[in-house]
Amino acid sequence: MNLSSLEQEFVLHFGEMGSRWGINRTVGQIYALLFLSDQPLNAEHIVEKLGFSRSNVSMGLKELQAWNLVRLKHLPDDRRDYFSAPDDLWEIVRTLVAERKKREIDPTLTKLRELEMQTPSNESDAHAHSKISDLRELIELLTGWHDDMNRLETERLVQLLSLGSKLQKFAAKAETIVPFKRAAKENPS
Amino acid sequence: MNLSSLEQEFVLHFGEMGSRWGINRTVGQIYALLFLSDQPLNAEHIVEKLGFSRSNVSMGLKELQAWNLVRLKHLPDDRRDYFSAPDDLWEIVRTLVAERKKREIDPTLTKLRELEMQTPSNESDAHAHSKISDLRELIELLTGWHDDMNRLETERLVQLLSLGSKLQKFAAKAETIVPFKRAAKENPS
DNA sequence: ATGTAATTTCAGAAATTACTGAAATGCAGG
DNA sequence: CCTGCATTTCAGTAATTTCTGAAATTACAT
Repeated sequence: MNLSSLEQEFVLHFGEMGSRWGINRTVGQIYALLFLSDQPLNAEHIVEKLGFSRSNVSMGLKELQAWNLVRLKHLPDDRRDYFSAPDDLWEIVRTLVAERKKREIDPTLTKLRELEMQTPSNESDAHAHSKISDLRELIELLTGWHDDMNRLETERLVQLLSLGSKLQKFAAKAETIVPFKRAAKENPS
Repeated sequence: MNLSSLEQEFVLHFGEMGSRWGINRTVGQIYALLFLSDQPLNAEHIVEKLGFSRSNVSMGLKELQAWNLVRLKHLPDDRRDYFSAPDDLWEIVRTLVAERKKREIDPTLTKLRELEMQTPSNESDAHAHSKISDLRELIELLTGWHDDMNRLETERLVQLLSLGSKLQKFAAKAETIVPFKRAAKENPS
C-alpha cells in the first residue's frame, strides 16, 4: 500500500527537518511514518513505504529505540517486530526534551563541574573560571526547573502553559507568599 | 598568546558538543573562546589561538552572526572587526532558544498548517489529518508559551524558574483566580 | 587613482556521516 | 541438530559536510 500525498508530504518534511534535529533523514521519515500510522508497522512495511534498504531501516529503528521514541510490539503468531509511536503527544515531547537534555546538556554540565574543580593559575584563568562557574549555575537552574516540570502530570502542565503571560502576575504574587531567595553571590545574607 | 589548560579544555569540549548542537566544531570552539575572553577578539587572534585557517574562521564568525550570538565591535584607529559574546548569560540562552525555534520549529509549524488545509480524501488520510492537527495544536501551545516567557525580563524569569515545583501549587490556586479554559475540542462550551 | 590591509567567496581536498548488500547472528519450530 | 525466517552487523561505497588556499572583493588611506 502506498502513501497518500498528505502522508507523503508529511514524511518528506520530517526527513528534511531530521538533519536539523540531530537525527538523519531516514530516521526522521521512519518516525513520521510511525507517528501517522494507526497500526504498528514492521520493518518490511517501512521498507515498502519509504524505499530504504532493509538494513538502513533496521538501523533507523534501533536509533529510535535508543531515543525511547518508539514502542516495540508483537502480534500473535507473528514473530516479526512491530513498532509504533506513543499515542500521547505529550509523552513524545517529554521524551524528546529529556533525551536532548541527556545528550546536549548533561555532558557539558559534567565537564563544567570538572573544570570548576581546577584552581585557576593566573589572572586571565581566574576570569575564565568565573565565567565557567556562572554558566554552570545557570544550567543547573534550568535543568532543575526541567526536572520539576517533568514531575507534573500532563493536565497540570497544560494548565500552566496555557496561563502563559499571566504567570508574570503570579510571580509577583508568589513572592509575597513564598519569599524569593536570591542567588548567594548577589545577596549573601 | 596561548590558552591555559582550563581554557583549552573548555574550548575543546564546546567543539565536540558543537556537532550535537547543530553547529560545527569550528564554530563551537570559536564561540567558546569568545565566551571566555574578557576582551573582544579579531579574526587573527582566533586563528592564532585555535589554529584554523583564516577562511574557516571567517565562515565561523559569519555563522555566529547569523545566529545573533556575537556582537561586532570596533576599536579606535583599528579597522579590523572585533567580536565578543554577550556578557549576559541569559541573553545567550534566550538567543539560542529563539534561533533554534526559528530553525527547528517554525518551518514545521508552517508545513503543518499548510497540510491541514488539504481536505483528507480517504479514510486513513483522515486519521493522518487529525494527527497533524493535534501536533500543530500542541506546537502552537508551546511556542505561544515561549513567546510569553520571552516577554518577561530576566529578573522575573529567574524568580519563576527558581520557584520550580512550587508552581504546581500556584497552578491550582491560579485556577481559582483565573478560570482555566480548556481546549475547544475537549469542552466546546 | 593606487596601494594596502581586512574580509569574503569559492572550487576542490579532506573528513565525516549515511546507506547498501552480503554475510553473520539469533531464534522458534520440527 | 537442522531449517527457515527475521534481524543485525559490517565493510565498502556514496553522499554530505567541513575545511583550506588562492583569488576576488571591500574599505580605507594616501
